[in-house]
Amino acid sequence: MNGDRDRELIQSDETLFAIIDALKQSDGVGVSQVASAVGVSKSTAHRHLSTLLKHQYVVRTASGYRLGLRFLDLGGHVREQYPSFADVEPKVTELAETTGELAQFIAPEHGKGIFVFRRTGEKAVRTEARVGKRVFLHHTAAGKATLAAMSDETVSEIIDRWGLPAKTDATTTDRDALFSELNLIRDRGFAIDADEHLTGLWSVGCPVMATDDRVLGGISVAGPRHRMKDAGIESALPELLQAIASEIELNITYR
Amino acid sequence: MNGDRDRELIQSDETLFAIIDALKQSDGVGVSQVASAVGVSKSTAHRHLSTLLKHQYVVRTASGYRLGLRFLDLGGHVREQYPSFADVEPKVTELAETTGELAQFIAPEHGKGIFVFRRTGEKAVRTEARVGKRVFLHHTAAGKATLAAMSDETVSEIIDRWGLPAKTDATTTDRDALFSELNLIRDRGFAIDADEHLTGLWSVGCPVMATDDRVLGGISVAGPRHRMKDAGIESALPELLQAIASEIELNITYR
DNA sequence: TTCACTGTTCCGTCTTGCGGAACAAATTAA
DNA sequence: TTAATTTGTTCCGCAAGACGGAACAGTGAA
Repeated sequence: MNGDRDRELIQSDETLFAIIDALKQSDGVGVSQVASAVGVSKSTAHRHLSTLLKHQYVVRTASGYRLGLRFLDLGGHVREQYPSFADVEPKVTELAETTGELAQFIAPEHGKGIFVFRRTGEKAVRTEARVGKRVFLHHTAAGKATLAAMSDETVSEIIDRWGLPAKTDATTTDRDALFSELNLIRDRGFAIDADEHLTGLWSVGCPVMATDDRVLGGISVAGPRHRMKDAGIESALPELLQAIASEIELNITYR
Repeated sequence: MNGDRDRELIQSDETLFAIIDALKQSDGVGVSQVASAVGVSKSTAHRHLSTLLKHQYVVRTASGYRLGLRFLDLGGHVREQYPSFADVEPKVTELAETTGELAQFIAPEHGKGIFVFRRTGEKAVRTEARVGKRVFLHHTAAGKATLAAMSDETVSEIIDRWGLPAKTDATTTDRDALFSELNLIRDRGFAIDADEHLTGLWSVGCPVMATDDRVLGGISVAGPRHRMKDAGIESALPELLQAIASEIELNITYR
């Protein structure tokens, strides 16, 4: 098919990933459905699934194959293997309890943002995001704060790779507009997202730096517009966030 | 090597899993180290790693390859795909806050127990376990409660598969002793783990049933021996646990 | 019962994953 | 600085083995 520069990849792995993706799309599917979804023969799908089953990456239920809890193990391991994250988690909890709203920590990877920690306070809104979810960095306050902590060159590479798609009407989709917003964020030290991710949801975010002066990710608080305004989205909340970010950075440095 | 009954498996997948495992063992390794750890040539390791990288399952850092946060995504997805788990999480939190101790929920899979939810209360001990960790079911109170909710036949299969290794001096390692203990648990409705998982750590667990009368997993509270005794490990705590388990089951039924 | 659908096993073909070697790039030694 | 050693990457030829298709075996519905 595309016969020249895939010599450096392994096609069996790619079909394996396609199968994992198919299982992720719809839980409880049979061999035949997987085969047709991925575009391989039944026997191929069957062999891949048997291998996955042997290594306990999937389980068989009455309704078919599903991804197994082994992925929870790998996910937990990955989160634990970044030593700095251990200092972030309690602070996210503290932030959620202090504000009563939704507190989150997003880490950048492959140019996107991944929700690493999420804690809901008393009155926090229930959004659909869950730990591990990948979002565009320019869609959230924590993500924009993270971008602002990177060099323009790095940000450019990210934009080239993923573009600047809109999520709501308020999302920044213009390259120059984003860069000037990032400069503003660099000046004042925090980012604001007003309806840019979900309409009605506002959030404040600020970056958390690692010891090597590279950005670890962004921490944020999110809530409905009126409550965020009342809580001081331009002054009190940013100060609280920056204080917490500093504490995290200190803990990382002197751990 | 073992040349007859591996026709139903895919060896590329197996080396892929071996590579993932090698990456899990030690963070930040290079192509050569991976190759020698897994026992394949450099070129093979390189191609697998390139494929993993393309699909964002790994990241490259200065120190080498590491597993990426994509596994956090899959882990979160898996936990979310079991609809009943959504009813379990808040109750684990409630349990941790009420008791101030460590509350956990373990689900069985492939004959082992996986920590699905973990919440630490105010005075909770800090153990090494993390979400996703796999443990022998007979090592914990929640696990034994889960076993007790299964048929003897199923339990037998699990013992045949994994054995009954000891974790501490107090671990039940005898098959008959375990079965009679399971009968006791079935009678009184809860399981106790006294030093069987970690010396000094006691816990109470009870099963949580799904609507189809199969066991969903076990919920437990753990703490240091003296505090657990004071809190009524034989009466007050089991009652609390059973109440919470019933609430979960009701929520699942009428969701 | 038959039918239509599953999941599983077998087999022959030829794709393609494999190791080894050559190369390039980076790090260390001298 | 150069030399030496180790790293990551690319190329190539071969045969291991992944592939699709067909035959088989369960399972449930009509």
